Amino acid sequence: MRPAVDHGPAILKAAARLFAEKPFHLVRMDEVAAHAGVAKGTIYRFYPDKDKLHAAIMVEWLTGLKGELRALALARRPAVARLRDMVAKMVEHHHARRDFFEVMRREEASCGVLRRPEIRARHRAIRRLLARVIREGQRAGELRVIEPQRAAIMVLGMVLALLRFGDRRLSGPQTTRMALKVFLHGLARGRNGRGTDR
Amino acid sequence: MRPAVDHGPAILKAAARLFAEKPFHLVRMDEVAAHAGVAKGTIYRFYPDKDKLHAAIMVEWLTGLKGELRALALARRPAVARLRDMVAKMVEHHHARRDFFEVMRREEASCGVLRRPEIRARHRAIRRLLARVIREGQRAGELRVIEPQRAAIMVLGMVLALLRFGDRRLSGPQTTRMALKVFLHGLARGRNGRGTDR
Amino acid sequence: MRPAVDHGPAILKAAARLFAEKPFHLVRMDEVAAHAGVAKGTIYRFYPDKDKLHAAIMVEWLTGLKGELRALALARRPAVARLRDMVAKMVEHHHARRDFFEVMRREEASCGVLRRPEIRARHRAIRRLLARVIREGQRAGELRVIEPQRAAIMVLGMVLALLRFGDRRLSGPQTTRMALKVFLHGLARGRNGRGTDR
Amino acid sequence: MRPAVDHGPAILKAAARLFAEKPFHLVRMDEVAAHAGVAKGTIYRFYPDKDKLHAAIMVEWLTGLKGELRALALARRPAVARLRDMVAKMVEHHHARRDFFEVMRREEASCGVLRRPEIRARHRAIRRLLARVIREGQRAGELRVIEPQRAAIMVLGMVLALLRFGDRRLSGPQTTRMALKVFLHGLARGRNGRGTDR
DNA sequence: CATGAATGAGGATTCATTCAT
DNA sequence: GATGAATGAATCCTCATTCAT
Repeated sequence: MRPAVDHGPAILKAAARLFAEKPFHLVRMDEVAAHAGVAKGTIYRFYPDKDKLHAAIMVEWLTGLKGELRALALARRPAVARLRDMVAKMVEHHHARRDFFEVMRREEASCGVLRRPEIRARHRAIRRLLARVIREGQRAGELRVIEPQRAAIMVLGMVLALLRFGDRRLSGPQTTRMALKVFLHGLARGRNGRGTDR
Repeated sequence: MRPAVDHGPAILKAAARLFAEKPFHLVRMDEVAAHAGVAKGTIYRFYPDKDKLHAAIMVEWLTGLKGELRALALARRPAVARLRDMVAKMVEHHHARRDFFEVMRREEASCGVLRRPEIRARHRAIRRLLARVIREGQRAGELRVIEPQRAAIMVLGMVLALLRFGDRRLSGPQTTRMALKVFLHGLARGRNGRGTDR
Repeated sequence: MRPAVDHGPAILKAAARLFAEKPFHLVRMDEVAAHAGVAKGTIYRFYPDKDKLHAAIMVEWLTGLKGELRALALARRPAVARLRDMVAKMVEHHHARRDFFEVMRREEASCGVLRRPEIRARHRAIRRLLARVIREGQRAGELRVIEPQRAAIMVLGMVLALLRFGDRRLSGPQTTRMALKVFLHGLARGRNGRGTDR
Repeated sequence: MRPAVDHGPAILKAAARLFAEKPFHLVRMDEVAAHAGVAKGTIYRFYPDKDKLHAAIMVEWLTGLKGELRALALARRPAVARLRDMVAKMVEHHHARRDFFEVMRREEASCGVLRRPEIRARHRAIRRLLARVIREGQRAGELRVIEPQRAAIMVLGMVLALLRFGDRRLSGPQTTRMALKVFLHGLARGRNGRGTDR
């Protein structure tokens, strides 16, 4: 028998690349195979069909991210600091595995995919981790009180939008800083809702 | 001869409904025709192909929204008030034409579609309108200085995320208020989040 | 829209021809389409898949045959005469629609197909018609008493085998006569095989 | 070195089992290997391809049966007795190696397979053995004169049909007796179909 | 103009067969 | 000899698009 190299990751990577650059229906299994350097049939030994392959990309990404975010969310640090770490981690993940991120971001918007329970659950888990940190920040008096789930949704929305449309010249840390600045302090001048700004 | 009913809108509406509820490749032209109450061939008299039909949904929505936002953006009011109006208008559009909005939101995330110049241009136009109001707010001292394009992206991201994941019990005005609150004032407590903080 | 010619029969005929000449897995849908003079897609408007197309051939044949046999089985004639008519009809059907017959005969042998209830039922119906006539012949004293279902199976087996392997020089009526001769009188010489019989 | 177990028979048996229960194109080589307890590659050391494996089942069966029938056909007994023995042997073979028999019976009906000369020849050999005994019976005055090849075909058809459709409660000897009774004496009542015959 | 039957290119998936270990 | 991972040709079926009526 053959050496038993695990082609799974190579296939996933090739698929992520292609799914990131075009819509699902324009990605051909032939292409994925060619990019992964395996025969078409081999893909099916690892992923039962095109749909599962697509989902696997997101599961892979979300699983990794969730693990890292969990560690950060549970750290013994002030909530705001943890929030910063989490956002930084998301941005970093974006840079490290841009294709996986891209697929996720695209499909996060797509209802079809969120119907998959394995994705939905992981997605929700991430929102919950954020919400939890926000809630703790509120209890500690670090953050103003806004329904935490919704606050989590907003910060996620901001970060993802920035990563998508923010121009390329913006470094990762800059992106993180900018998102947090707005999220934490808002744009308003003046009494900033209260207090003199200085 | 027949009065020649214009089937265009009915087709567009049916298509929006279907594209909103499933991914592009799962929407069948047969289905669209059936939902629109016309024969399949008729669709092609109005939209040259499936892709164009899909794009037309977004063009339609963006065109309408852009027009309304432009009016609000140019109004003689303080920038913050105009911002509020624009966000409110987006939320309202979401409620009024949920399917069109949904298709747009989904595809806004999708690179494939933004390659279409007609969409890309309208999309950018909306970001620019927001950026312009933000810039004016900054000049007027109403808003803190952050690169306005990026600020626009962030507020859009927040609003869209809220509309997508925010729970159903949140009314339109509440959504608007919440998004603006965070966007303008942020979540940080204390002297505007920086200051001495102690 | 197109003239609405019913392509169903042409497709069925072409398919029968091909399924008669080679095993299921060697018949290509392309081939069927070409022989039927339609595009591949058209086949699927009439028969949902290859399997159903295959089954339809047998259903068609059995339905026709069953109808004709029923009429003969219920006629007001002596049982033996009706038996003769029925066998003659089967032989005639074989000659008239040799391909359909061939497919049926082949698949009659195949367990896979008899699992289909629509085929199984028609098949059984034919056996029952024969069995019924045999039973009536037994009651009328025309035929000796043997479990009628089994007798029906045997006469069918004989006829089908003859049609399959009997040489081509044997005409239809000759085939009928020969099968009935053996079925009715057997091959044994002498006192009817045993006893004085009277 | 290894004693080199001969996997051939195990493979053949497993294949017979599967080919007996479903059509050729639904039997997977994987399955055969699994049932035979060998790796897929091993099958190919014994049988060059799927088709040959399939044929080998029938060759195996026919070869064994032919040998036994030949002995019975050449025995120094009255033709009718030999006929009885031969039918009994076929029925017995059916019970002993049901799967092999089943494959044969199925494919006996299938033209595709009879094109194989090795099968065709053995098949014909069996018909000839039967025909030969029948001819001898006719010469000895034990049997009425009917073209012996055709008579052989008919008795085979009857027996196979009975084995296929006859109900399970019928024992082997009962099946033999019933087939021979009909074949030898027919179903007709009265003067054995002729009485004085003149 | 509208229709919807027909088309056939296109693509996902299967599975017999090979061959490096 | 045995293994079973890898291969990729082969084939079913779909569905956007066309066009005769």
